[in-house]
Amino acid sequence: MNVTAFNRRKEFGKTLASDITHRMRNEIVTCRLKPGEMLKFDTLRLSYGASFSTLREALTCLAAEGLVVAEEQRGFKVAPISLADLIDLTHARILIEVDLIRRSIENGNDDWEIGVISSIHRLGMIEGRAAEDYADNPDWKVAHREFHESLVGACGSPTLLGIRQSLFERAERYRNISARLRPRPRDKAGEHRALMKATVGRDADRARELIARHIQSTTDNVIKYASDLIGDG
Amino acid sequence: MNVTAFNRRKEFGKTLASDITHRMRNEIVTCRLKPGEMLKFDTLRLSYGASFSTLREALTCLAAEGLVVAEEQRGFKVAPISLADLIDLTHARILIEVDLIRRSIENGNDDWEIGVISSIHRLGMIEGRAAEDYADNPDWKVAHREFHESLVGACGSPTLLGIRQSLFERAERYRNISARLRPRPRDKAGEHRALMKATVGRDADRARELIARHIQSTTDNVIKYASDLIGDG
DNA sequence: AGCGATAGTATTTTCGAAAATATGGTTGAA
DNA sequence: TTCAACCATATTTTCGAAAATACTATCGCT
Repeated sequence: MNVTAFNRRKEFGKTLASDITHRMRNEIVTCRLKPGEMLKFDTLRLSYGASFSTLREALTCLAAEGLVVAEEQRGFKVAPISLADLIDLTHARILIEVDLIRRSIENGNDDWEIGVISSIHRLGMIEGRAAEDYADNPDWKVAHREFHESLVGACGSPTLLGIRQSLFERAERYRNISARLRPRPRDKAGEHRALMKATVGRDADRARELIARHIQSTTDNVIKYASDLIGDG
Repeated sequence: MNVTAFNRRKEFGKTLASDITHRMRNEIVTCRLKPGEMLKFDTLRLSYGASFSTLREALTCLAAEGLVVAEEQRGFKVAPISLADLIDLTHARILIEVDLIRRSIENGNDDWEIGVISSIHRLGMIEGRAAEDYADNPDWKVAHREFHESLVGACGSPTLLGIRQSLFERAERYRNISARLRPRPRDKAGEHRALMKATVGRDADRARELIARHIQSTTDNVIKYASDLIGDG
């Protein structure tokens, strides 16, 4: 069978557009595409080897997630970061996550509980191997995301789960900034274990308290050390 | 100046794609495009007079809002409706709206208070004119939306406001269904007045209680009278 | 100099054809 | 009859050129 221009590797999704969406999302949350940077089609066409329409579709997707902002007739740019945005985002995340973890604890069955246990175990294995600096280890990031997803996995609310996921992605850039700023490493592993224990122990009140603090603590760190680095507008 | 094929009326946004997004969103929430209906490009091209790429962008937008679902390589369809979806949606809306109205009451200044008063006044004027059946009056719908937006307008949380708006749109189809099913008209005007009074009276607890009941009541009505009409999957 | 008009350039937005993929039906062998 | 393989058709996805719009720099006037 012929290999044509249309035939190419599609790592993430089935369509090229969804593949590019994934790749671009990754470059935005790792700040390889800088906050506020203009996204010109000519440049993007070179970087991603796709046409206008395909890139446009990817950008539209990311704009809906809040990682990109579209100004009509004036193109797209990477969503800027700011202290105000971080605070707003954190509030939204805590509101939703607290509700979801409570309902997950109420509804969760055996399979859910096993999922929580195994995902924290996997996370621990990666942390054990990579010793200290697992902050920008991609494997750790995946395991970390999956652990948090497992906690709320039994909430039974597709709508809020989708929103939660999108907010989690938006927070990734701030997590990266926070990790770099922090003078001494944070005991994330301990927080995760406590969270896991409260959750599988069905102690909803404690789990809610812990997850709220867990989310808030990244924000507090950025506020403490970076209030001048990123504008507050 | 020449009128070419590109030159055309753009009612809502600056770009054709955003215009079509608006028009299609409207046709979906009014159920002129039926829940679950396949959206084929050839058909859409005729209806909206736009090209593949442009339609694709509009559909991508609506998919992000949850009014359309995309199945990769197999096209787009209008998001189906179901009792499960309505219940899920209602839960999410109450969680968010209750938080936003509380914070709006905390933060709201004089201008905000005036906005609430004037928007309910406008709503009352329309209700007075159209007598009984203002349920599918477009003017009433706009005024109704703007009244509810005014209540939460001072919350100071762009992220949650955006999510709220998207969920409000998604609920519109169920509101329409509910209105048709209801055996006797509901005293929405009374509910709105009570909500306004509690809000400008800065009685956060009462406002939260009232808005939660207000949202829940549409859902209860659908559950009561339409549990067989729309499947529960 | 200051400033609005304007021409030229850069960039985004839209289009419709062409490629890739899915769907549906038919054939032929077990 | 059943079922896999295959062709024909329907549909989606992608492309790159062309149109519309925004941006920039230059010119001419006060």
